Amino acid sequence: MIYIKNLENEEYLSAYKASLEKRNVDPGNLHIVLEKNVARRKALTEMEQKKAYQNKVSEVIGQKKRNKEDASQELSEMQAVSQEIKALEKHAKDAEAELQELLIVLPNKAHDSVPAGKDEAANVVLKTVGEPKTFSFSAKTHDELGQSLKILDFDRAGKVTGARFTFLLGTGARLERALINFMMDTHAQKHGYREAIPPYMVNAQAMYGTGNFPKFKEDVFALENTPYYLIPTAEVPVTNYYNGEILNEEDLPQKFAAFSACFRSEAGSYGKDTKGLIRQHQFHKVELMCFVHPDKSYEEHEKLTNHAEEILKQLELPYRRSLLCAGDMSPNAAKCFDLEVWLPGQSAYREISSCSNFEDYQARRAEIRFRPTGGGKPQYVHTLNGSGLAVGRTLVAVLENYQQEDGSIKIPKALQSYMGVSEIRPS
RNA sequence: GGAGAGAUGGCUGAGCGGUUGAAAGCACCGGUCUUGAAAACCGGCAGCCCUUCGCGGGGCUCGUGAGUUCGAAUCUCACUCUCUCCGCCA
Repeated sequence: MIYIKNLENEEYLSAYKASLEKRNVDPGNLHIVLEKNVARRKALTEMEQKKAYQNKVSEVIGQKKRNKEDASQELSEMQAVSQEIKALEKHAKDAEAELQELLIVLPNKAHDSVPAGKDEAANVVLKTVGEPKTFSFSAKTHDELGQSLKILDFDRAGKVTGARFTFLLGTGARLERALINFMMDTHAQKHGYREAIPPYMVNAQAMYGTGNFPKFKEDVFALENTPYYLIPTAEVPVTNYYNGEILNEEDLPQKFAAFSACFRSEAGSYGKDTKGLIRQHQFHKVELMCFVHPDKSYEEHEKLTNHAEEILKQLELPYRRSLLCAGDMSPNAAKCFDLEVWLPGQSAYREISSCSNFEDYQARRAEIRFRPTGGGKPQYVHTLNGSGLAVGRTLVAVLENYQQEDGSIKIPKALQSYMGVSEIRPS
């Protein structure tokens, strides 16, 4: 959430307007926000003045009663005042709610280093690692490979559930597990993250905390007859782990590597990636998430992205890192790198990780602060997260990049100890 | 599913409807003493919002929301969560 007081600062306001422009968002109702804020303040002050008077007289009444004096005059006056306060209170509350409603949908201010642009065409490729793989035969897609190896079964998943689900079977299921363990071990043991397996359902408050609500409500699954939602990413439960808390500065940074299933409705993507594992309603992901000191967040953002890249390097998969333009990144983010893996089946780079710095945007919504060492007012932490990696898409990348002419799959060296075999052959 | 108990500051834990934003202890910070440390003693120590250049002033917050009252941590109702016992169950 954007801090309303920042918007009252001329310099910040114009920078924020420029950021909206970079995101290709209409800054049209920004002036309404400012007006509402003035109205809110006025209503609040009015109410508080009345209350101050009430408190004062109430104290007098208390004193008189204790001294067994007559307070009937004050009492009858206060009856009226009490009614007035009720009206003023409602007024102030409404003004506050109106402002909140506008404020909660304002996007984060993009970092200066983020390029302007409205969609992926304006993203900037920062580096490319490895060469796109070429084959002496015609490369198959992962769903062709998976079905002929009998490790992916989309048809039966369609029967049991519906479109965009799959059964992973045999060595395919084993490969998924191997990838999960490889990623979790790497992050926990080499990169110093704390392992976590969060709840796969959260309440609405958690969704607001990360900024998934109210804007992206239609993207998640709501569970009927409960106040719960299936998580679209472990980012939601893990970011809210410290919801409403004040941490100690010396406890920062707090780094989590969270494994979870993720559930996305994929509303609005009908017809996109309908084949294969690329866009499923349910997939596994290892999510890296950090609570960091504001002064360190860009440094840590770089580190976190490197940690995600490390998985791709270990698996020897060709990939590239892009800096997203303002319009292509999520409204919550101040800056975002995408990692895109090369998929021979599509002859294209596809997103496999998205590493974002949210600065204090989520921390304000979720009220996550830290107390500076040696005292002082609590400050908001910065939050970061990034996939490390999306497991299903990694499995796709392994199948497609390690396919052999006979349709078998070689297992990447880094995974062999987790798999117990060095290749997947038709059974 | 049935029965009961509870939720207060960083933690433990008091709290008759009216100087209780909240006793006390612990933790923490500063000081005295000490060669240094410990102990002891003294002092400080919640967050948010409005207002002020600043000193300061004001309001709100005792799980959440509503209600009663001139006035609620304290009374009423609803909800949430935690714990104990019984039943059922992976």
